[in-house]
Amino acid sequence: MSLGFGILGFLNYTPMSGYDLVKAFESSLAFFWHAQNSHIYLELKKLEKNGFICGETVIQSERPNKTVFTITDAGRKAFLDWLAEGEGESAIQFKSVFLMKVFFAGNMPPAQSAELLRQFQTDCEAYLERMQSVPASIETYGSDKDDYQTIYWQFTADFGFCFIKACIEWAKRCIEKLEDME
Amino acid sequence: MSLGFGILGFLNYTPMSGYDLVKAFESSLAFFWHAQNSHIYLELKKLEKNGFICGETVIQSERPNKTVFTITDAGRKAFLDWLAEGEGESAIQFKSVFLMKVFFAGNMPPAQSAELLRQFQTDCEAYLERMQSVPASIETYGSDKDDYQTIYWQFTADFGFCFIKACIEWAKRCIEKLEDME
DNA sequence: AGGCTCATGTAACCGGTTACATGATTAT
DNA sequence: ATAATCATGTAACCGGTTACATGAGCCT
Repeated sequence: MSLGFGILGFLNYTPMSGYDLVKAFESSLAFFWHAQNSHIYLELKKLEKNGFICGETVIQSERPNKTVFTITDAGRKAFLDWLAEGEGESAIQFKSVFLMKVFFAGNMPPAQSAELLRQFQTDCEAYLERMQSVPASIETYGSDKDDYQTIYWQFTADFGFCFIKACIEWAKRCIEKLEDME
Repeated sequence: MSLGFGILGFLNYTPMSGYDLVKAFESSLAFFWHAQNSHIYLELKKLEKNGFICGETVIQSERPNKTVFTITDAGRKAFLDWLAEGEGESAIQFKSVFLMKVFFAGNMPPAQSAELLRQFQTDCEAYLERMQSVPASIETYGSDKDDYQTIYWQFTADFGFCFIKACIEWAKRCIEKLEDME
């Protein structure tokens, strides 16, 4: 139901179609919540069935018709309740296949595991590069809105930067140690 | 199947029972891969069916009997193949309900969202405290083993430390900004 | 005619969680 | 007795992914 709350969060800003939501997720939450379009459409049906959102068909002449969803009072309440409740320890935990691989990387020769880490480093650097545009786009998108909303978007963007930078530094240290060994 | 590879990784060190594996996951991979015991037993059946592991009943007099699993050649090959293949971009991505909440926290008054972050900070600090014993336990557990294996365990532990510390610093900065606003 | 964006789904599957259930043996 | 550790599962469910499918309208 986590995705459902994400959708409610966006619809709480403004009514949107499924397609709009796909784009919204892609361009903002993607770093810590990647959503498939199929999943979003599925979740929209669930939310409507639960009375949290309400869809209305919009007939368009220049484009295919679409269904625009609006959050209901019940939906807004559910969303705010979810926001208010704490996450507990689960906020810290995350799953990473990559780190599991590193954990067992002693089963590969150092040259090969160094390659794994080098690949990770370059992937992180590429990601960091792409993230450079984020603060600007938050500012432009947020300018016509409540300023208060945007500081939280900046918080999450800031988290992303710190995380990626820490990953890069960590990878460098690991690679260095492996190279010293050879 | 990720859990399956984790199990193969452990069994590649030494044969173990399901119960042993539950403990092994808890005391080492837990930070980035929490495994339910039910899931482990389920996965063991699958792995045996695929011919990757082989179970043998051990009759014990002082404790309940158990089934000890040994990795097969096919299992070892599958494990090493998995290790060797790169992770790609997926290595970076992670899902976080907590960050999604922060993203939408503008829908709460600053006092309430600051509380969310404060809770996160204290949870992180408690976690960091508990992690202090990890390097020592790696050293003692690894001392009778191949030294080469243990450096990778240290790598993952190091990652954990950096990550948690970065989280704490980030939370502090966010809270400060929120307090400045009031 | 062919490719792009807009727009919406379905079906099969899988990885994992939750909750529950059982029972042996050891230690206090 | 009873709590703790050792030991192993089952059933229902859920959140999410993969792969596939369709079609309108726009631009070139």
